[in-house]
Amino acid sequence: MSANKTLSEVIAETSDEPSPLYKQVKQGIINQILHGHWQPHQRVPSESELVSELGFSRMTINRALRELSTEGYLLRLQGVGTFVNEIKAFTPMLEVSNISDEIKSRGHFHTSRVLRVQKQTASDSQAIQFNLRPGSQLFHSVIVHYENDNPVQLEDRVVNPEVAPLYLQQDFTKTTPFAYLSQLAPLTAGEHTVEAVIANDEEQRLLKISNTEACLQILRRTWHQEKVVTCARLLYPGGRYKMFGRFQK
Amino acid sequence: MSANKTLSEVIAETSDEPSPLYKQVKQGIINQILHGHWQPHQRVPSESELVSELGFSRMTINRALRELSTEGYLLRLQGVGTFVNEIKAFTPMLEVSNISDEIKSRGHFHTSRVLRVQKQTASDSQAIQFNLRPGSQLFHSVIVHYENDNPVQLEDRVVNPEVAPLYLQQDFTKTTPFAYLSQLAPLTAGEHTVEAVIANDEEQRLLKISNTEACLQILRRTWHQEKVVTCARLLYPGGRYKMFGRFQK
DNA sequence: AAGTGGTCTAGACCACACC
DNA sequence: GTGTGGTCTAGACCACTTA
Repeated sequence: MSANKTLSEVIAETSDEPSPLYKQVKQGIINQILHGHWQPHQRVPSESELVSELGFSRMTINRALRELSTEGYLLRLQGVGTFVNEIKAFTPMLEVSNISDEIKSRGHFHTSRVLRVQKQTASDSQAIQFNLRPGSQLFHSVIVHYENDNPVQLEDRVVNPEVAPLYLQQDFTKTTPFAYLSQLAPLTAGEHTVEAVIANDEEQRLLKISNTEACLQILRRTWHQEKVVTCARLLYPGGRYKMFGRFQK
Repeated sequence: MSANKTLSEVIAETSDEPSPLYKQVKQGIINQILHGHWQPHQRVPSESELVSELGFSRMTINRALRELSTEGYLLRLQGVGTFVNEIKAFTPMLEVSNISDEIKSRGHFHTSRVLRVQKQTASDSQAIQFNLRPGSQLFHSVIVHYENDNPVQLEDRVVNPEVAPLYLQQDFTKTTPFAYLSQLAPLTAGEHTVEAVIANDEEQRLLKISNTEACLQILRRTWHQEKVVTCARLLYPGGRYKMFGRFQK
């Protein structure tokens, strides 16, 4: 392929089609990393070195390095230097939106059956999850969502009353917990696990599936600022539900 | 809560703890959006307006708006203006990385058994998926991955020979197809579906699971630039595998 | 003290959209 | 033409790390 080349050579080559200088610098650095000429943990030239080497202004160099840093290619430490990061894992996104909107976007109609909306005392593990004192009160809802009268999601959700004190008084046949909580306390962080499980008898009955059908289970915990808003367990019948996601670098 | 306030008032209030000017501008704008004072599709003051209103330089304003744009809060159109974006759907990320690295990072050891590596003729649907002519040749590999001798992934992969002409000659007990293809043609885009399924008899045997165990199935198609690199079907035994993802806005 | 990245400015030229 | 965002510069001051 190609022998080792300096960054300025790489940039000089790739600038057939004119593009902003900071983009040329970014692409040149990405090439050096992808071709293995610059290895992870290795130090990259400092801003002032790149200024003299490439002849661009420091702001231009700075923008290139800063953006590559937020994109995960580089790691910058004030007073220390700039380093090549570990190779990024491929991180496709799974868009998770309001189930009601999702169903409507397919041209179907969404209904829901509220099985439970009540107060309950936090178990020890729940208290830890919510970062609350043991014995605190929590809200708990269980709802089945239907797409054209077919059950597609069993939503078992525990909610932090500090964030949504009026949760129990909502009519969840008209708005979903997701929509209500999103509007009240927009999500700022979250974590979730996705796994395949076999539903128990009651769940099979509620989702109208057999005991040979796999289910997709999502456990999700979401934050607003520093507070845990809600923990949800979402169960989808395998035969009727797929998650789809796209990713673009 | 609070009556409508101008952006400069919001910024003046929140600047108890000093932070960079561009960050103050960003946070002020985010507040205006979250409090609903600035609605989606609504036009945001232009850079020059913000320069006079806030008294910061244009580069500072520009950086704030530019970053909010890449973060999805704003939409910027050259020659037109800057607008508040739709509220972002919650898009947590599912990190998908090299299975071998993943296993090693848990302190376990990874081995693999290569069941098949061969050329085959594309079916009609495969030709469409790869955007190749019907009847084109494709490469096909089937590999079982083990974590401490327990099967954790069945990888059934079809590869575009144009991208990886030497695919059949690789030793996939030493490097994984993911690692080989990543290095050869770094991913630039991808799509995938996640669903829960029951494996067939042969798959159950290979993964050493019973017919009552659910499996997580990921179908993934990845691109390098304009070319489809590979389509993979990844099957995980439900009891031994969970996908975990974090999200931070 | 020297080198690093982090930020900020005042001014400039450009491409683009709209009138 | 006017206003918009997109980019670029030369210089500046600062906070931080390392020696």
